Amino acid sequence: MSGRKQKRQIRPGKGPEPHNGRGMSKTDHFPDKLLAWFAVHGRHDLPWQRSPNPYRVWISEIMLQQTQVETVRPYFERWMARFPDVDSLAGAGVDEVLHLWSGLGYYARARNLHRAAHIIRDEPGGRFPQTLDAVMALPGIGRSTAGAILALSMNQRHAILDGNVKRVLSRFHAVGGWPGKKTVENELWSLAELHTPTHDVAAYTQAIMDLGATLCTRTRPRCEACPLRADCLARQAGTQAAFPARRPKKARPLKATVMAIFLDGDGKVLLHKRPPSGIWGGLWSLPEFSTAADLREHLETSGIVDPQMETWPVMAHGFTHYQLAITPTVVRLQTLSDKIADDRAVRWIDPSAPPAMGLAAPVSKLLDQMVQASVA
DNA sequence: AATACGGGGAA
DNA sequence: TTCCCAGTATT
Repeated sequence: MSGRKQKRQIRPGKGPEPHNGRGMSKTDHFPDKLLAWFAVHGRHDLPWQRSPNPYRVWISEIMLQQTQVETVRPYFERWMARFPDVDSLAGAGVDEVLHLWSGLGYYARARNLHRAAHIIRDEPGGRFPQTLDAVMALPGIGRSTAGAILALSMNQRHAILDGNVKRVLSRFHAVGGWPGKKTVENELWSLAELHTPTHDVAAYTQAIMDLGATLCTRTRPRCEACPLRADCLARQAGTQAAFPARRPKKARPLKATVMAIFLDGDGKVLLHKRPPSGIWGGLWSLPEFSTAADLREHLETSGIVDPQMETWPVMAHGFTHYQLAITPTVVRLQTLSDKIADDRAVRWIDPSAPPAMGLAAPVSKLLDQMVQASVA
């Protein structure tokens, strides 16, 4: 990348220029107003705010990436009781680390904490790294988390840009475009740096996160209580709901599957338990085949002769990442010997009285349809 | 049911 | 570099 002549005229979305709009005057009142508000209304009693050393802040930030404050609190306390510092974490087995994490999900993050603890301990000096680049070099820590750790625990001047801050800044400056886009994210980073004060960085960092978490919320922001309301461009235009722009919904790839509804003579339906990971992990579902031909082949292989099959209209099911077209196919098994025995992973259930088991959503729908069809 | 979340790894 | 994904909570 040699030619970087295009400075920064990339302004996705519309709205006034952020840098000379209101709220970006020569003296920036943004941090002062925020700090004054924080002194009165901010949270000052969170567990990780007591002796906020880099280790404690680090652990709290990773936990808070995925879980809200009240849920994190007990996890954090248990963690600190068992792993009060980097050495105790590095000295533990990964299984115990995962055990203390269990319930929080995203286990890769716990593994990264463990790996990073080893790296820090084995560093010459064995101290927590003190520069942004060195902190970012640790697994599981990116720019925002690194900035938060150094700002909150050492009052170093670094900007942060977590989800709360993105929301506050994109509203305040009416920055359009989805923050997941690199150009938009860069714009927000430069605004975050512009507002970050040279004094009280730790308080400021907590303040802007608190504002996003308590007032400048995704839905129904409480603008009337916001210390920044006078200069907030979104507030002035009444367009708070438009920021930050949502991820553009991309055309999701279409996948197709055949779900077999095996019906025995008693009107019971065959379900099987899905593997613990992947789509519908651990839930009960109908047997799936990629095509109707596959289903027929499977039946032949199983020695089921001349099965009575009935294809239902395609049912669409939307996932975050793709669209699934389900072709339900009823297969009536004719003889008792066709019936597959119950098993830990296979069960015959009465569709009109499904037992308390985790069912994939479209499976519940299909079972309902079964009942409707048999009544009609 | 759709979406947000920060970072890692794939493309 | 950019895109896509994970696993849960929230709306």
